[in-house]
Amino acid sequence: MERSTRQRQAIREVMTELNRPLSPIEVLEAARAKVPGLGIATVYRTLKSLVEEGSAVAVELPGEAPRYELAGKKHHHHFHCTRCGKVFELEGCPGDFSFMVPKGFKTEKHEIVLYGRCTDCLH
Amino acid sequence: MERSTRQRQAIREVMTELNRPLSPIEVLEAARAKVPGLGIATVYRTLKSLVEEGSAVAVELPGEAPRYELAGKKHHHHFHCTRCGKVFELEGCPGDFSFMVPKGFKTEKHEIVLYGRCTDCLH
DNA sequence: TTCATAATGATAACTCGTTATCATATTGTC
DNA sequence: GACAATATGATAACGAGTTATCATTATGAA
Repeated sequence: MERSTRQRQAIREVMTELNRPLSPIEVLEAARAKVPGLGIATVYRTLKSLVEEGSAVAVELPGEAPRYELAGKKHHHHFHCTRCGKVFELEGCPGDFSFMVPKGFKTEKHEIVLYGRCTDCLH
Repeated sequence: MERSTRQRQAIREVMTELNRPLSPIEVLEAARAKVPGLGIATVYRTLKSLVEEGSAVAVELPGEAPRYELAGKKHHHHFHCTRCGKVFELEGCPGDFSFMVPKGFKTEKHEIVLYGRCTDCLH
């Protein structure tokens, strides 16, 4: 049976509070403020079980290792800051891409990634 | 000075003929039809020099190792077949995503990836 | 409080894609 | 054709990210 530990609590809190897709390293650094000494293995283990139990999902961006965000959000896309590297959630979606698809192809889903500067990185 | 070899010729031909982003392994397999015995190291070396000389570009898709396509095409996006794994080029682009971006963020570029079945994979 | 057992942290080991190494083959200039 | 230099192919080595191992610690049911 799964036990409730300070480490897992801290990791869940961090994901809720920061509310953006986090890399395992970002999770580690943020959660160490709550649980000094937290190890990277525990972060990987916890993220894995959060995904398995359905309360987190992996966010894959081109050329990047997976980040993780809490599950259950409505359809959305992401913004990747080219300066600080943080990834943010976006609202809204153009919705229809069928005009881009050749005849005979069937689209099932789509991903959009915007790149640029976040507020903190415009100087 | 760079020499012209059967291997490099075959790799360039394959990229021109298939006209879609190819993984190093796809390049290897297709080019071996022209040059039996072609080695994977030569494929990596050639792709690297094609990118360095500006005649090819890397195409990064979420959670995937880089593929390569010939350079010089106009702005476009990609379709990733969820069955055969091939990536195809698409025409057209919604263009404006500024409505998705929070105040204070500045968008510099974007990527769109569509997922689904290509013609050959609809059964 | 006790105690069985799950969780942790340090780190070794692993995976996958890519690059380096090096003996051999090929190119192209003379 | 000869020869210097570049390219090739096999494969070892590498790097980043992730998982496995294992001795130790913490949890929670009784």
